Amino acid sequence: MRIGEAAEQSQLPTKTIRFYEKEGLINPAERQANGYRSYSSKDVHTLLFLKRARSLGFSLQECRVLLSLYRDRERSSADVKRIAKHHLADIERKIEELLGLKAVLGELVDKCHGDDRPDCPILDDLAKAGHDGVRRRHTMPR
Amino acid sequence: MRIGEAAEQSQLPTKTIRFYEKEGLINPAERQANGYRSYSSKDVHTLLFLKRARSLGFSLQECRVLLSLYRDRERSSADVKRIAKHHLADIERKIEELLGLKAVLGELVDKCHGDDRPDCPILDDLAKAGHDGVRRRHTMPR
DNA sequence: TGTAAAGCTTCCAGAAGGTGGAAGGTCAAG
DNA sequence: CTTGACCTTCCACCTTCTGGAAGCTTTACA
Repeated sequence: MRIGEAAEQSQLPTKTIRFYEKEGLINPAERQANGYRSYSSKDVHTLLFLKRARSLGFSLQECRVLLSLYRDRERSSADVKRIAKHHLADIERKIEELLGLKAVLGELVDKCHGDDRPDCPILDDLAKAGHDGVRRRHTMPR
Repeated sequence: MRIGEAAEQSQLPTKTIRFYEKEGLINPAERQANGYRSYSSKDVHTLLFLKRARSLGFSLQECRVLLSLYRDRERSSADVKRIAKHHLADIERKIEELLGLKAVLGELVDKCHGDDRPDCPILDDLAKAGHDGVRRRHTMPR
């Protein structure tokens, strides 16, 4: 089949399929006499694998490794699990970060009356000094 | 002061300060006779505003608007609140998405024994067909 | 005074993961 | 014979910086 049908069957844009080929995630597709790419249902299977892995948030680099493990009959599931755990930790870290943002921002939004007057706790927060960053305090806060 | 000191006081890299200038987030810095950029403590204040807004996850575009509102004495706090609420909703959406990923991935990781044998529920999941995507079901799931 | 290091300038490239568009080849239907 | 749907390649753009190269100025030190 040509790239359009592979795209339809894998539910990936043709652009993305060509991009994955350029990035070496999939083997360069064979070409028909006219230069068109040609795909097998096995290729579609690989594309679906990639689509699922991407939808779980794995990076292209991780996808590359996962695909090679998938194809390796001698693999250890430990290798797969290690990648997944690493990614899971990444996700959990991001969740924590976003929860922190949500808490701060939610409080600011709650405090802002949101009418036509100019005074605004949100801008006050952004403008105020002393958001503790990397710099160490030399005295303990009371 | 020169860009290096502004960078130290704002805790932003000089590269980032120049980038913000190029992007029009801050006014082009005045230049000394030798062409070096010159900053006032007011400029540092603006940089700190940007740093804080960025740390709360506002996009550069949002920062641009927030800064212009900050400088506008005739502003309505409603305008600020609208931006913040929009951003907050965005954060909450991302959290939900990541929680979904965490649930799926966490379950897969738990199911994988992670030893030197090749069979692996994670890869099985990636490879299996039927991850419901955009496509509509024509029959109800039981 | 010479020189080396630090700090400044501009410009270009790359990262991540695609997306959009232009210019042009190919093929089937009407 | 032309139209339209596909296909090809290549380049630019999105976001938010970050790194590096080439070259100028200033500062520090012997």
